[in-house]
Amino acid sequence: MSHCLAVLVQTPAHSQIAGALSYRSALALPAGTLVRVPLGKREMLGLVWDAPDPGAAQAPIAPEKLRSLIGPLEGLAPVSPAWRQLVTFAAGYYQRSVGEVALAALPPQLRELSTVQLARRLKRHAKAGTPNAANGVSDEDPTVLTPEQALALARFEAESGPFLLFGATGSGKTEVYLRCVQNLLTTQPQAQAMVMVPEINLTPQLEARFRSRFEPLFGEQAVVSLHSGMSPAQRLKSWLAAHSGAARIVLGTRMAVFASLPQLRLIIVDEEHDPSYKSGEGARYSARDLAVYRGRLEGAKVLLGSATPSLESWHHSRPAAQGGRYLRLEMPSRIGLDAALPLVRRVDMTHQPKRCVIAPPLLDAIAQRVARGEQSLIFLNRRGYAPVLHCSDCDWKSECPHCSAYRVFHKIDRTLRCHHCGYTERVPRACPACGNPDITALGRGTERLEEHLAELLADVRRPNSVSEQWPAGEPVRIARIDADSTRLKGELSAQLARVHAGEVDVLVGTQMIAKGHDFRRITLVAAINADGALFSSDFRAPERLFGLLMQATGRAGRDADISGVSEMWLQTFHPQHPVFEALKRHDYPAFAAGQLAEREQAALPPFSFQALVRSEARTQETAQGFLNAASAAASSMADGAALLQHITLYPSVPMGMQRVADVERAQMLIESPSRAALQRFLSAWQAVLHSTRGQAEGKGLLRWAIDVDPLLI
DNA sequence: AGCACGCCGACT
DNA sequence: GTCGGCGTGCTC
Repeated sequence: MSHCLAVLVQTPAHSQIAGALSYRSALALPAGTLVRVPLGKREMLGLVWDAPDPGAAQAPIAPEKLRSLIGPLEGLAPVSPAWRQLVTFAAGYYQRSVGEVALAALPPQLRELSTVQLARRLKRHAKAGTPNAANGVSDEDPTVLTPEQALALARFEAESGPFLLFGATGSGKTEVYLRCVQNLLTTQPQAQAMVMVPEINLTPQLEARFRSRFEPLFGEQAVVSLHSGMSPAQRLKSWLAAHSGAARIVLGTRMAVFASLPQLRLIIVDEEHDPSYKSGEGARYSARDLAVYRGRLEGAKVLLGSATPSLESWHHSRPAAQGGRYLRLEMPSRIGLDAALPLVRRVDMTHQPKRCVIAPPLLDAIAQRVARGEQSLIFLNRRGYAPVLHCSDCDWKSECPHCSAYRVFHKIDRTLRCHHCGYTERVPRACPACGNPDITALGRGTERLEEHLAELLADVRRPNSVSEQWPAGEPVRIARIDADSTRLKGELSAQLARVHAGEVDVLVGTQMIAKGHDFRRITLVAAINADGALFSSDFRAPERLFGLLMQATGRAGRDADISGVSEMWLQTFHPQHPVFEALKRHDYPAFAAGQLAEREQAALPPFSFQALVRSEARTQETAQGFLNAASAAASSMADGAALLQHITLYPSVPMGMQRVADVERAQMLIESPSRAALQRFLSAWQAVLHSTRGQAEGKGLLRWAIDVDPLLI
């Protein structure tokens, strides 16, 4: 007697194989079993899936055409029904095939490992798996909770959530996370918890804290990490530990939301507003949104935490009487800083000398900090020396030949580099168009700012010098941290160590230094060009700007003894802008209320739902033509009128970055007041997109993809 | 995506 | 006469 099993394999997005394939098997393997199957000439990893509805109108494969599956991966329990439901939901919601989502959610090494290799791995794993180190005593001495922390924790324990922990920077959110996990794991001996962070490389301290708190209590295997920076072997090891139930805590980035955790009871999403939770390729899922969905599926509590929540989550956490679905837990106070938030000072650039980069009052304040032996942090969100080179004779500019962007001048190695495709050339000695030797750098990046600051602060001396060469003190020390200065592995931590050791007076950098690093001795943070996002066409730009600046003010003076004098400086041409008014008062709720009112007025998320179709082709006409053809064909779908009833299809437009690496890109926005209507439309429209690709309009098309709930429009 | 089959230019 | 270019097409 042989059985016919539905099996998922990793099917590429455009392969037409949307569902499971059928295989013959001697064994009646349960759904969730990992198997090896033949596909064409290859042998692949497959996942036994729930048999399709017998009533479904899918043409059955003739029994004699069925191939036999090779066999199950021995020693691995099937993935749980809840995990399969999560994958099914994610595939449907983000418009990808179930096979693609399911197989991408498994560790890559599981796909490559032979049955023999896997058996060996499992054996080693079982040997090490006995929880031995648990001595019941934690290395860490948990501090006494503040009343705010205690209250938040009590409400967390009493209610079912989902929760939004709205806690100021320094209010002790991490301690609340630790207590939530600890309470769960000690009361339920099998339970597992998942903690997600935006970028694990920026928060090794969180991992260290979880390990030192929980490894002594629950054993050395209790805490495992899961993120893309790990080696394939490490990832497989962590995945197996989570899947077997041996790991009690899984700490990871967005990919961890798909980890197999048979006893998942708690999901924590730290910095829930962070855009890194949204995946940018493959299935473009939001790990934060999936975490909330998964919590409901598994009966696990979900705790989202942030000092500047996403407006979506903030809106969801409005009072239940107004329709809120999340429970808001508030911790407004900073621990040990006796309420002294940094003073926010706005410099009105309309009253400063023309074309000045750093306003005299700000320069003065920085110089004073240097003289006092304190540190300053200067933000500029533009790396390189100058964003563009220009010839004043013939108006030549350093355009990238492959992208619709300028190549950035990097003085350090005298190159012109495209930040989009990477195309790099030596800086020409003279204008390539007219031969004029006098080409000038326009604008400023971090390299040039660093150089400029060194000139401006040349006469300032550090205090307490014992050097004979500098009897009045040593010259100022300036350091720069951006993607260029930290390219080499370990370079970032080395630079941060120099800052912490006090070897640096002024630190220049891009937003990468705003995330997660504690600079306890910094008493001045300045944003050189704070206006960047105010009048952007991206409606989420103010939200990101506010979050970034709030985070930056949180960096300043986290040491109690100096917090009284710490300041946040903003250079702006619009000092009265509501974003800055709210920032001055450290008033996120006021900012959010203003933004939400604007969004409601304009029917933007979270008051409407969006999807974006992007297309790529050799020519812009092809890219847009494909989208327009698919858009026009939408009304002729079966049920087209009904499906389109609450849908707005906008005309296709070139993307903001129209051309990257010689590929033209276009996009089309789809909007609906109803999430369900948008879903129904997209599911039906998939087939139209597929068939349009095969027709004349789709000739020459390279790729297309749907992005549901896009962050960048 | 892989990996076929399949039909036209420069080489032993 | 072959080796090999990458243009369509399929994988239970």
